[in-house]
Amino acid sequence: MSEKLPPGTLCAVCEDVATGKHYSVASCNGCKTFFRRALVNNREFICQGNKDCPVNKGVRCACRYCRLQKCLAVGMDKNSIQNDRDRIGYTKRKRKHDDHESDDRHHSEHVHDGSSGSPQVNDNSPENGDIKDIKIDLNCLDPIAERLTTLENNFTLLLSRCGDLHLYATLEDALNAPSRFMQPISCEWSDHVVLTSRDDKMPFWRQRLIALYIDWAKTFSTFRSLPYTDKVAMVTNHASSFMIMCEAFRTPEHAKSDVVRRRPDLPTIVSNNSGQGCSRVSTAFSNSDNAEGTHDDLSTLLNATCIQQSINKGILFGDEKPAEEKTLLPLPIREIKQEIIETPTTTGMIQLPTEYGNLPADYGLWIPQDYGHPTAGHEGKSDMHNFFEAREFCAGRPSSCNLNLNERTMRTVPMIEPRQFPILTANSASLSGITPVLTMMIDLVMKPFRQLNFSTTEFALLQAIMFFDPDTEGLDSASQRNVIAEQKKLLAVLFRHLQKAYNINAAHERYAAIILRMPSIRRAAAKKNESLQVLDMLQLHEMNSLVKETSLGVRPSSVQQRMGIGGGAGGCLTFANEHPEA
Amino acid sequence: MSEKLPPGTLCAVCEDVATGKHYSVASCNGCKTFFRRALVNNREFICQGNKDCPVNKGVRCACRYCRLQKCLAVGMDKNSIQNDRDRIGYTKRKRKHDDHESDDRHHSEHVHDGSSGSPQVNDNSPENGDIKDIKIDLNCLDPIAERLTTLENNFTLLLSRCGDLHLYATLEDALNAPSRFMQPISCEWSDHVVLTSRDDKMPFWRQRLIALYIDWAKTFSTFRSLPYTDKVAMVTNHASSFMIMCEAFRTPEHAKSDVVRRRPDLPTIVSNNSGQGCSRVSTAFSNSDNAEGTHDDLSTLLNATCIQQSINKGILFGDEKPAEEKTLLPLPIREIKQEIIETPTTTGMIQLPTEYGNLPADYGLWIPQDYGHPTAGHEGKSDMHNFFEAREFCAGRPSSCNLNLNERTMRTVPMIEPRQFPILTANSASLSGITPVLTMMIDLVMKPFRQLNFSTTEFALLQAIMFFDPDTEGLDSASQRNVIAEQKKLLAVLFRHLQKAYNINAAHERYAAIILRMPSIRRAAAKKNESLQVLDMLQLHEMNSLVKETSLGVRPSSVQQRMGIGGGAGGCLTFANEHPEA
DNA sequence: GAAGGTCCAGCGTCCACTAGA
DNA sequence: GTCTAGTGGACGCTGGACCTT
Ligand SMILES: [Zn+2]
Ligand SMILES: [Zn+2]
Ligand SMILES: [Zn+2]
Ligand SMILES: [Zn+2]
Repeated sequence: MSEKLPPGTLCAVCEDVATGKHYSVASCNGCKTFFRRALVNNREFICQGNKDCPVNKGVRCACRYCRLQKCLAVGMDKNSIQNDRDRIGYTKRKRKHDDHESDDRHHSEHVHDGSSGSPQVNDNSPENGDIKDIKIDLNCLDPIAERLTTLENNFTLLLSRCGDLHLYATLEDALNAPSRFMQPISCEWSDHVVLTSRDDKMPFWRQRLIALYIDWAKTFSTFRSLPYTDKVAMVTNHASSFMIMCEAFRTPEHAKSDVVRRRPDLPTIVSNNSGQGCSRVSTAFSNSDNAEGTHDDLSTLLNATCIQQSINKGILFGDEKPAEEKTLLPLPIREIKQEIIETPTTTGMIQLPTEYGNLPADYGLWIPQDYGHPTAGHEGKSDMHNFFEAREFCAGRPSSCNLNLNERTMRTVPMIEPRQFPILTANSASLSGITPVLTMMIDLVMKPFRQLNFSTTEFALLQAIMFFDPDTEGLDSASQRNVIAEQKKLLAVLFRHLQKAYNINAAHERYAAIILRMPSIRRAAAKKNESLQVLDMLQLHEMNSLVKETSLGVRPSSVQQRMGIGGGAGGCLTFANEHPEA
Repeated sequence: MSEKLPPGTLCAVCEDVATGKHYSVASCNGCKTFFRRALVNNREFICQGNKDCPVNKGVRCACRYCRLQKCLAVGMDKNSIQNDRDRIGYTKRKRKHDDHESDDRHHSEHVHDGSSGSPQVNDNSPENGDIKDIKIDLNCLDPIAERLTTLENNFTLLLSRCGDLHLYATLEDALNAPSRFMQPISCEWSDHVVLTSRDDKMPFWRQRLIALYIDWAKTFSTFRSLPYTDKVAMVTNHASSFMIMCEAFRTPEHAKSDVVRRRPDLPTIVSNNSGQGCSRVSTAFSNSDNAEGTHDDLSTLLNATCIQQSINKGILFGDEKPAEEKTLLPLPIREIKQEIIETPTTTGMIQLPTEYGNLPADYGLWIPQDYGHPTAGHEGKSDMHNFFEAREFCAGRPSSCNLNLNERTMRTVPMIEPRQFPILTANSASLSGITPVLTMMIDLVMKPFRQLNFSTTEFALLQAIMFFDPDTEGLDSASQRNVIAEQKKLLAVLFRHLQKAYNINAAHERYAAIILRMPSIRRAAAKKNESLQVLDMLQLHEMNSLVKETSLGVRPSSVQQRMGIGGGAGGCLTFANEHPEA
């Protein structure tokens, strides 16, 4: 209404500089606030003088009666005063005396609450994780952390023991089906590890992994409530990273060939065939013929060890778990632990090669040397598994982070020497023969994982935090908001979890270290996808076309489009039903 | 959808008079805006009562939790919210109060994040024990944080004011020369902003940026003590990310063309030519001819405004700095502030387009609206600059994170329409014409930066933390250890810094939020490199050969090799002396 | 014109501070 | 010195006015 707002106008009440129009009158902040408070609190002032006290910047506080009178006189409109509003927060400026939230907060804009109608029942805003809560929680896992930990263990259980794991034909099927983790688990740790026949050409474990990955995702309500395309985007975005992480987690430190050689007496659990697939710990030596030296022995031995030892060992929790956590493990974990104890072979240090089926390009790999090792972990030895894989093969370079500047030019990834095995003996210091993708995976993911000595809970949380990536390409903005919220929630859980086990400084350090793995994992995943693209372009299948359907970029080469540099991509999803030999 | 629009319908939420259907529900303006804001900013409210507070016109503001619940209950559709609709912002807004560009506008619509987000929640959870420490530290910046903050400001100072900045000819020269930041700064904020002639074909600012980047790196003793090849690796690894971050940081929220139009009276500082290069805030409108509408005006005006206003304003600290920090700023910062105050034009709120020189493909861009804004930041308004650039040009798609699945297939980045400018008028709702790289930059880096409302200190720390990337390719293992240590140290500084300004919960949340930007930045950087490769392959120059010398992969196409997927790459280094037109 | 978005004056809340008890 | 009612500058929120598609 009234026009303009002069530049250096003065307060109509006290002549101080006006900060704008307040209650219809140009006035300063002080008078504005004074007016509101006086009315809101229904104050009645008394003039000590003759009701004609001067009111100006210098003495405006001298007589409140007169000040209020003047406010009214100059036309301040009481109708412009609104009701109380909700409490607000501050993002800038930090409180000086923060401490105690002596609930007296909100001390009072309103003196005597005169029925201002503010429904504020308020006070003690406990919600926020206070230290108190944390202490209380100290003796029990955070429900979310607990759920994820159990989930992770069930994941491994199903992956390794579920004999009749249905492998979804398409992504759509996978997303629509109910999550297997939300139903009674159909198998137990005491069951045999699933096996795949030597002639099975399918990328056995990879298929299972992807299928379960989607089931895993579906356990998150936030995920379930996402629109279909966003689900696809999410699953696609994290797929490669998910797999890489699974591979990197629980991998033994290194092979001790002597042990391997020295224990052919181990009970051979695998009887039917020369053993493939030992759960997440599997051997790729489907062809022992071209293995060198002790490979035949290994091949046999691994069947026994990988099933009883490594699998149990790697999939399970180590014995060194911190007390709190150990005693609080959800049921499944306890069972696992028992099995460990009961298994005589758990003391072996055998390292297991891997396999994803018997594809020509697949091969087993011993993680060389002690690539990394516990450092800050609160967990004991390596209770990890070798879960490697490498689809592409080429005359790679030794691993390590030394000047691998040519990787990028190796485009075709020609699968050279498909049946060649990496050096497996103790002497094989370097990973010659290892693809650059694998190299990256080792250096960027596996090694750091070991150095951190991730606990299962931490691992599970990181998986989830990464899965709920707000920057997932193609996410609807509404969904993005949900994802942001979920991720934030999970981050808080992680931090709280760490606070239980470490002092504040160690906690934040570890917190950062864990989060900092993300860029590296994404990078390794991107590298992986980059290579996979080549393969994908040659073989488009079910999954691919499905993904194509549900995505926008419906070009013939849409698969490629989906493989953003950043996170994982749909590439690996195509493995579920792909493969020439299949 | 539903029919008609009743006459005196009431708001389904608060019973106020509805102004129409909003988000599928007849509602008032208030509820409409409230709903959008709550979701866009991902707010989480807490009911002080029992989640059944009344919601009506009178008390609708009393409990935001219940108000939002009711919005949802009556069916407001979150999917109707169009997140990134018009990034360009209004260009024709007619303001009531013309003149007097009231300085501190910009309150911003979006608050998002809520790192300390839900205010009412965190604000008071003082519990954390080290309040004492906080108080003690409150009065002094951590030495490292302080150094980095000063460094950042000096960086900007030299970048914008140093008239005789020597641009190293080769990377080697750059690495061997002493850091300019370790010598007395040769210029002051009161100096004129450096200018480049209109005919200068060199990527003026980019060159300066890179040169100073290396000087910046050399201020770290950890870096200086690294072997030469590792220095190269480090610098190379973070280069793209560094640039992207610089661009994203300090970018104005959006343009107000009317202001631009209305003030051709501004003192034209740029006299020689129609002005290019306005420090980090520059215009790309080197060709006003093919600009539509008001572009000519802009082109001219920007020369004046970008130099005096935005530059001073953006490069400098805002006035909103929190008191503590404000009074503790290192000298250079104080000077900056003075200048702000003394410069009459600094009060302008003009948003500036950008430029990196007058490359055909470069163009200016208005950052639209208030994308994000303070939420957890403890610093004031946007004191950012538009520091965009886009080398590649192509018929891009609107930005936003919505389904941009084709980006990856746009390989050749052919600089289509080299002289075409992005639509700048009000009609150009989206960033059509913007390269996918830019799109990623905006979505993954700039937008989040704003939402976080980074302080200069936080920004400086993140730069350093990312620079000391243990996973830098080609790092010697001894060096890697040093890098890890340095990074860890910096992370600790960051956390401590955050603890000073936030309570423990908000601190860890913000800590994570900051660290979580890393993957996104790397991703954007990778995308940038991907595109740059094409150009690099066409033009190899000085820097390139130098880089080749010092690196291992000495193939003809070595440049490409250096551009790992992960972090930044040497790509941009080649810009120092490149460019066809040069 | 309808519906989604942005702007910004103006209103309420916060909280550092300060006289006075 | 402690406690407390009161102040007012800084800022978060709101919603009517407007801009855009
Ligand atoms: Zn006054
Ligand atoms: Zn009086
Ligand atoms: Zn309403
Ligand atoms: Zn309520």
